[in-house]
Amino acid sequence: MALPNGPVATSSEAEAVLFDLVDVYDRAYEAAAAEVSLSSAQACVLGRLDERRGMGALAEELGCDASNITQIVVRLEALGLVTREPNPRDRRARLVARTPRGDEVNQRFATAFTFARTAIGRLSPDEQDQLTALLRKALG
Amino acid sequence: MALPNGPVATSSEAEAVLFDLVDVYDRAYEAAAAEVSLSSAQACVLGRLDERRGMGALAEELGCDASNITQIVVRLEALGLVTREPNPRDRRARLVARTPRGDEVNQRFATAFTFARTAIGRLSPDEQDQLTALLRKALG
DNA sequence: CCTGTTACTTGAGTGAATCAAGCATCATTG
DNA sequence: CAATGATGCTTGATTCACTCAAGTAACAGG
Repeated sequence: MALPNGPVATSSEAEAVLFDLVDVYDRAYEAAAAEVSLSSAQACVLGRLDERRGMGALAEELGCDASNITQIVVRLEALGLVTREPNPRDRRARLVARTPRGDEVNQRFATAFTFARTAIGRLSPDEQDQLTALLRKALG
Repeated sequence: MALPNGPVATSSEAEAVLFDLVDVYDRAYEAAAAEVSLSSAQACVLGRLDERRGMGALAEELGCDASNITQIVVRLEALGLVTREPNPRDRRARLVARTPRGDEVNQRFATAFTFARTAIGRLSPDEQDQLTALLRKALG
């Protein structure tokens, strides 16, 4: 997603800031992924492999088709960042796991994605709590 | 972007909520676009045509290549939602404008994209101001 | 076993995005 | 005023994300 998601016609200021936040966040995420030569989707999947897990679990968590995950994982595998081992308990299934290089790249990505950290860091601890509470309420 | 952008390893709660917000926002945007049979990118471009403007202006504002805009606008044109008139002042340039049908679809999209409105609406006016201030500060 | 479900892959198709080239037009300036 | 270069946009080629429909293998229950 290079194109931003909004604004339609921001009626309130809060809405406009919300849009700004989302836009900047998304771009920062993509830029951080690019720094380690990954797409957003690849970085996302790689980041969810702190423990090995099945393709189906990934698809469900990420809310997309299983075949989409297959492709992304195949690419990550080709890059040497993950492995797909057979699941001994179920030979239909595959267990995806990060390789050491995958760990390293994921770590570098996490370091490069400073946006959320930095943004939150601009707030005092009290303000952070306020923000958390407000966003929770807004999210319903 | 069906896959969410995050979380890497959310250290603070505020970061986690931030990620949640971005994820829900992006999905809501895409869903609203889908309701009027548009992609996010198409809805985005359509939404920026309150006045007619050149391709280059769009590309610059949206931070992407001009050829990307060309493609999206071509599709919107094929759907009868925009026109590309020649610019009388500069015959290299084209002026993109929404058609009446484009206006209508854009309006329906804006109505369908309730997320930001609804989220903000869950806050009192005071809270809205607080949130705006906090996000502004966080954005730096 | 047989049946149905599950887990994943494959294939086809669309769209977004980027890059490199190309074309026409404008704008400068020697 | 003609040559030069910059602009504004399009085309073509490629890659990736995404979805849907089908397919294959393996599990699980009767």
